[in-house]
Amino acid sequence: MARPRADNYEGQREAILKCAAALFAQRGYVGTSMNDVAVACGLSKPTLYHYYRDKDEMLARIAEGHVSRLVELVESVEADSPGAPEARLEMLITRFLLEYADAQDAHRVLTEDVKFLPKVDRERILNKERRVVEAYANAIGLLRPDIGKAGLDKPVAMLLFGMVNWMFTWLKPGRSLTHASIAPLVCDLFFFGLAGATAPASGRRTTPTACRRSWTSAPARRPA
Amino acid sequence: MARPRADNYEGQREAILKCAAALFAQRGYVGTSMNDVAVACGLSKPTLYHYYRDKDEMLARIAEGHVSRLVELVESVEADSPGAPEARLEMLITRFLLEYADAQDAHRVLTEDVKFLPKVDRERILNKERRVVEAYANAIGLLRPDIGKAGLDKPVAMLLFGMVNWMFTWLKPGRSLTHASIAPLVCDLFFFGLAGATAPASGRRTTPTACRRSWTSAPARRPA
DNA sequence: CCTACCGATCGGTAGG
DNA sequence: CCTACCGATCGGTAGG
Repeated sequence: MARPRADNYEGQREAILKCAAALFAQRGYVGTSMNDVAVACGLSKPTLYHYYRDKDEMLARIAEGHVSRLVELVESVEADSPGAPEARLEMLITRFLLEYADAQDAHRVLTEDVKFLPKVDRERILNKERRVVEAYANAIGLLRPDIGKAGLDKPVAMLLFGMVNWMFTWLKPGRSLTHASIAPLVCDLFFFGLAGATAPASGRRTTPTACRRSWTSAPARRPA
Repeated sequence: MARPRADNYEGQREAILKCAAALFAQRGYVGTSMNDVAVACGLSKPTLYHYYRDKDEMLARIAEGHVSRLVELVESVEADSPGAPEARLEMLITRFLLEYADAQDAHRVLTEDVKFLPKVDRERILNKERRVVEAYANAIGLLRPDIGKAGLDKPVAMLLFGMVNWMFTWLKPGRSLTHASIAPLVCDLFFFGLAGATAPASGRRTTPTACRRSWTSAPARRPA
């Protein structure tokens, strides 16, 4: 008889990770026991330890797998569309939203549970996140050099990430509104907002309400 | 000797809550032990239980206290400025950001740890959150009736909350960029974005990239 | 307000 | 002698 050799080892590993991600997202990493994971997977706890060294390794794989796919997305868009920065950023936003739709559990885990990892793993994952933020900040700096020069490209990128990343708290699967269907609205809000935003050094920061143009008038193309 | 009678009971309660909120925000609710809280407060664990029935009560007080202040903010703005919806919404955003600046721990706890509360407490807090969302959605519906009629006023409100609520992940205290100084940028991004956003029923949702106007041209006032 | 504990459950691993 | 697991239980620590 031929030796079966680790049957579907990689398949099992992936199945366990999907399962663990769902539980971590629901009950939190610390609030989920290895026994919970085992039961949900239909496996014994010792079997879990055959596939993963410990609980932390599961967490690290879930978070890093997700952020790695985001980095790949960033790099593929950078490679594919050397052209207009606006089209590139819009493609980035839309692809991110499609990715998020299929990775909601992993995304919540990345957001809320990475803090429980040992420093080495945490830093490795944070560095990949920084890589993603930088890509967005660069695109924003190209669209609005004044904002970039004022050092506000990253803050604006983070505000954009806020719109998109916060969606996991309220956009539930199975409803009519989906990640894909809301993408154009997100892009509209952001691109029109970015085009209209006042330059930081124009002095209006000290008197936020007094200086706003009426929203019913056409937004300024760009300040000064 | 006169009995001191509950000295500074309420003061101690508040001090413990501040302390606990900082720990919960840092290590998570489940990841924080009552002993951690006791040590950080400079109290014994049994003393903690003199001020709070159990760990859940601390969590509930932190989260509900924060969201209650947000509801009060909403109601005070509704009472004070019966006038222009845009000015009211801008005031709401700015006051929220100022509140967030002083309640970053509580805000993180509200965001990440309410799920660990018993259903009764959780629902009570969620209802207050819904009250806040509705106020924002109403203001947005007044500014863009077409978006309101399409049922997108709440989604747009949630996108706005995303920008603002996500800030706790990246805006660290002690830097030059503060909640107050970024408020005008947030308002600009949102109001110009809202003014330019295409109406949902205009058909562009099926072809997101093809239909966008160039961001360099002036945004449309409003669709059709 | 402390030391000393409890019932239970944690993450991880023994023998078979 | 290997990989792939099971039932049972380890030493420590959680909330109370």
